[in-house]
Amino acid sequence: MSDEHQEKHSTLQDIIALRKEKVHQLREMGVNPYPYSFEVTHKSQEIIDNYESLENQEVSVAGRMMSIRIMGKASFVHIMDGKGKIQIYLSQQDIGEKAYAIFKMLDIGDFIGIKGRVMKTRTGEVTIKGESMTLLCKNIRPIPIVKEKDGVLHDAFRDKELRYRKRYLDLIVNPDVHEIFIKRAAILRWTREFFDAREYLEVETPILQPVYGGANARPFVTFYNALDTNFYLRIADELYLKRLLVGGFEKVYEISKNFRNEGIDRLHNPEFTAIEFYEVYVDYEYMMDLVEEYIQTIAEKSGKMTLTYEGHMIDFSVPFQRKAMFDLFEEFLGTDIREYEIPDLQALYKKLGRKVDSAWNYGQLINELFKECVESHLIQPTFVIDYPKAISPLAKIKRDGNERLVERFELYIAGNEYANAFTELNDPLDQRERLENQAKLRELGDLEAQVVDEDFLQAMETGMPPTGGVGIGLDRLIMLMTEQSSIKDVILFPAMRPETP
RNA sequence: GGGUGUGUAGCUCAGGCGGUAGAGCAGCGGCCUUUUAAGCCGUUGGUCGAAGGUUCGAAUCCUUCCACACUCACCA
Repeated sequence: MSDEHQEKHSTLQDIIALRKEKVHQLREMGVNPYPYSFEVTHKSQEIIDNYESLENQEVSVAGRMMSIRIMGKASFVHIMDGKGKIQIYLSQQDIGEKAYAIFKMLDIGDFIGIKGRVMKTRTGEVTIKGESMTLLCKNIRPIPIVKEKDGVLHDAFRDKELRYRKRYLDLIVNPDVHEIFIKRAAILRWTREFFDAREYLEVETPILQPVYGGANARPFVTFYNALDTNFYLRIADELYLKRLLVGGFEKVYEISKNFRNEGIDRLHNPEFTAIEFYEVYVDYEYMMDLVEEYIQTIAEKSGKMTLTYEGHMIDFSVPFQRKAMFDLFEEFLGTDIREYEIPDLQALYKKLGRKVDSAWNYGQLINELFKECVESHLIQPTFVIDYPKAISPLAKIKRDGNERLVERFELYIAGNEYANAFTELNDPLDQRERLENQAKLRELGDLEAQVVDEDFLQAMETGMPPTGGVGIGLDRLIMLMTEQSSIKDVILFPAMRPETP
């Protein structure tokens, strides 16, 4: 900058205006603020890790400037690349007067490329002694400045709303956030490896569905102009995966984004990622073994065979417990409610001093009771098995002849549900009856009851072999493995109310 | 939807017995060739979430609204 008058403002808008002016000035000086490419030979972390062999070698690095310390004719900056940070030393003597003048026009947040030689400063920090500097991207909108000393962050960027709304800033400034999403990607990769290795076929089924099904939830509705009809964003992919088994595939899985038009909280995001997998000729016992193996594989690869989650020590290394739902009721209620009907359950609610909605059906009463009285006790990985038929319209009746129960399990860890699975119902007559019962519940006001999918029923009539099937909430599994207590912290762009200025 | 809390400069936060705002960092102008929360001197910057109300006077008190966080409910 020349003999310009002193700028007197520093609101955000002023800073942006000033930086736009710098872009203009740089262009006039023959510097392209937005060039096309830059040759990188090393990542920051590689240089730090391999200092001995790289000392005094020429390297070329690129990254975003995260701090600048100008001391007259020499300066230190830290740049951050995808693998970490490294310090750069730049002096007017080494890079020349013009380049140094350009450097002094730059700001924290700019991307630069550096060619130079690896050295250590007198305090021992691995540093690149720059021999040339290239501006790679001029920042216009300033980033939060976070400083750190002895591992303690100062002025950390912690405002959760801003972090979620402006995730790119969160990622720039909070390196541990990077780690979570790298771990997320790894877990998804290990998941695919696990099923691919077992000859499961990865498939993709419709996200826009003319009839939604496969779970109890309210959907998002959208209007399809060309077909002049409503479509639904899927709440689950179950009914489509089963059609594929009818079609002759024997093992399929899909990692599916599902959408449920419900509340947002620590454990729920309206769009979330689940895996469902189905294998023919096996039952829920087999699937329990497979799920256990899967969870243990992910835990092992994550280096978390034991971990602390929500204050609980969780141990994945021992065999998971398997407990029947009504045994658990007996254990935690002290009452055998196997034969209870609606009035008995209502009486029990009263006795327990719990609020009860007189409109609740059997399934709702059982679900509530389980959530209230049992769930929070299930800390170590536990398969809850043998659910009432009334709350499991897609599961097969117990083979022992007990018509009230189905072959179903859910996996609980740290009081939360992680998996839901059945010996899949493949009797087309029974399936039709159960979905029709669900439809009746809908008419009675249960907005989450399932709807009848006629094409699905026709597929069942065509014949689906005996099958075991499982759904697992992957976001929650990722939360567990990264020890995060909010689903928002494992979803890059969690759902937020749109900003209204 | 209920409860609790938060919302003040770009970021992190003070202030809050009512007298229309402060700090650090960032920014801007200087000095500075091994610094690292660099330092030193100087300096700009705010419709105190929004709208009403009480008052001579509101960031501060009251009401409503908005957003977010935590939590309960809902959601297997």
